[in-house]
Amino acid sequence: MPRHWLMKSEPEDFSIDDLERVGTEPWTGVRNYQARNFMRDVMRAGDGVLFYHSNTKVPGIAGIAEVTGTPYPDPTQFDVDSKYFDPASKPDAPRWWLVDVRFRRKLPQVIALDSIRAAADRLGDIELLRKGSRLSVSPVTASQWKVLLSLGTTQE
DNA sequence: GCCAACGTTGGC
DNA sequence: GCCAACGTTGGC
Repeated sequence: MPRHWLMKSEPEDFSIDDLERVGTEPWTGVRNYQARNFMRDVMRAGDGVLFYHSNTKVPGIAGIAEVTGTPYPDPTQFDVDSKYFDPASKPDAPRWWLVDVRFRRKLPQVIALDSIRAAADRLGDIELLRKGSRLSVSPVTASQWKVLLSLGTTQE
C-alpha cells in the first residue's frame, strides 16, 4: 500500500514549476538524519508526495508528485564543488540517501499554510503543524492526505 | 555524557 | 531581515 509524504522545497531553489519542467528530479541536499531515514528506509515507488513551498511569501502545498525508482546515495555528498559536499561521507559507506520525485500535477492554487492550520482539528497530529518543526520530509496519513487535498478543491 | 556555541530552517 | 526553534559539533 502506497504511503504519503510531504516534502518541502524553497521555490527559489526548486519549485513545482521546475519539477513540471524536468519531470523527475533527484531529491538532493537533504542533510537531516530523520528525513534521510524516511527516504532510504521507508519510501517506495508510487508513494504520493505533497510538494510544499517553504520560506516564501505564501508557504503551502503547491502540487502533487510521487516517489519513483529506489533509494540511492545522494551524489552531491561526494561532489567537492557542491554546497552539499560532505567530506565525512565515504563512497563505500554513504551517509546521505535520496529518492527521485516525479511530477504529477500542479494545484490550481497553493493550499496555504494558513488554511492547513485552520483545518488542524481535522488533521490531528501532523508533523507540519508541530511547533518548531523543520523536518523537510515527513509522513502524512491517508486521511490527512484526503483532508489536505480537499482544502484545494473547497471554496473557503 | 553534558552542554555551550554555532549553523540552519522557515514563518513572519 | 529578524529570530525562535532545532540539530550538530566539540571541549571538557
